[in-house]
Amino acid sequence: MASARPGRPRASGDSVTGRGTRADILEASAELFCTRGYGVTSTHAIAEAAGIRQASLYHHFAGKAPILLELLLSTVQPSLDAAAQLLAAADDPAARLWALCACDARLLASGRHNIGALYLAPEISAEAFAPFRERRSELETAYRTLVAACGVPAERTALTAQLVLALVESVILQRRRGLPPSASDLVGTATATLRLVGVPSAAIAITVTQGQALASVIRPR
Amino acid sequence: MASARPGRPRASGDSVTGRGTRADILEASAELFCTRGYGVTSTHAIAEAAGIRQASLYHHFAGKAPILLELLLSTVQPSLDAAAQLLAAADDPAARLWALCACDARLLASGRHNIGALYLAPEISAEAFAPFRERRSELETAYRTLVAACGVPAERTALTAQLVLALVESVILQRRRGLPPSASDLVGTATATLRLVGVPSAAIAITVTQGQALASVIRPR
DNA sequence: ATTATCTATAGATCTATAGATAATGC
DNA sequence: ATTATCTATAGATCTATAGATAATGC
Repeated sequence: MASARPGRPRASGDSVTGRGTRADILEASAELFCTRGYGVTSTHAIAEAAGIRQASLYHHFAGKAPILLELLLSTVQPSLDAAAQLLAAADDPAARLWALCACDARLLASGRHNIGALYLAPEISAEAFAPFRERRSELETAYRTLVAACGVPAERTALTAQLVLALVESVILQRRRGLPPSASDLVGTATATLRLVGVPSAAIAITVTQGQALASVIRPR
Repeated sequence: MASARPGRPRASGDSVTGRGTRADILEASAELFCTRGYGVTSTHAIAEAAGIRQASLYHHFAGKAPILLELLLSTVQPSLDAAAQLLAAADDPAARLWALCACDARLLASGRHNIGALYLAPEISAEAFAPFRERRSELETAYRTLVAACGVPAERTALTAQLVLALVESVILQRRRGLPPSASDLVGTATATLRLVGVPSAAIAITVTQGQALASVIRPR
């Protein structure tokens, strides 16, 4: 019995998402930022895709930057949640690393838009996005911690963690090329990271099995 | 005794690069596109950084898009040249793959600007950049060919090649984060790709040595 | 004469604000 | 009364063209 909400009705149609105007704006922005790019997307284009007039957008957001910031933060948060749980677990570090990679790869591969692509925009080095860069940096620390726990020597930890992250984020690039990774590609990607941290070939199958068990526990958050 | 060239002199100063206005424009655009982003960079900003007036830019380029296209093509070309040489060589495929990865990683890590970052802009999916996407696709084919030659099973070739490329291109992301990879990081990155294609641990050191020899032959083009 | 720049500007955006309007809620 | 939208618009860009200008080259 959700009664209609106050306010002048839209000139054209109802909420596109059915979850209100704010959600419409975020959804439309995600699509446009990912496909055309943040810089070239105007507030007018966002409003049109969201089904409202350009000026109405300012009732919900102060401009483009706060929209992108919200999208970025909501994208990195599930990864941080998964990382926190896996850092606290007592299982084999390699299995935990696998689970983190698999969760992140799945997050990047799912969702209606290729939101991970927003990480790659040069615009996020602007001051306005500092809160996102902090969270992102926490995530990198989590990867480094797990990589170190896998027994990678200290002098190679930083580089190896970067390479592991690069494999996970290759999902973003594949999606952008119109080749969304299959479920088995995602497993293959997470498994490839085990080779980087030096898990012996003979141990990989067992580690993946343990990692899958962990990942399925993490999923519901 | 290079005599001055015809044309009205600039209002402010001489060529920034000393290699002429066209080079000034490409240089300024590379810097701005990489740091601020293609979409948000105006022709006025480019001209200012190049030391000319906004309108003068159109004497050399028809707009922003042709500038980006030229930057993209000139970036991918050296990689294609290296790939062609290595595909034709008779050496161990793993050593050739190492050499290709090392050359590309070095290309991405060197140069005054992080030009590889331009690959990541969503704007390059526009029609204007189709010529670049073709070259880029040729490069991916070269990686797939070498990965297959390393003995990776056919059903895993495509994914593995993507992962290898992702490792190489992690150089771009590290540079953007203000952490330019050291020479030993570049070697470590190329070496990590050998683990993905299944080179046994015991054979890696030898393969790297062969790869280094190959890479040093390729370098002069 | 040719060339490369300049100044000036028209027309097209694009952003962000002011104020009107059409709903609900009390 | 409160809310969410609308219309209208000022002011700031931004692009791309027209035409003037100041060099070199013959």
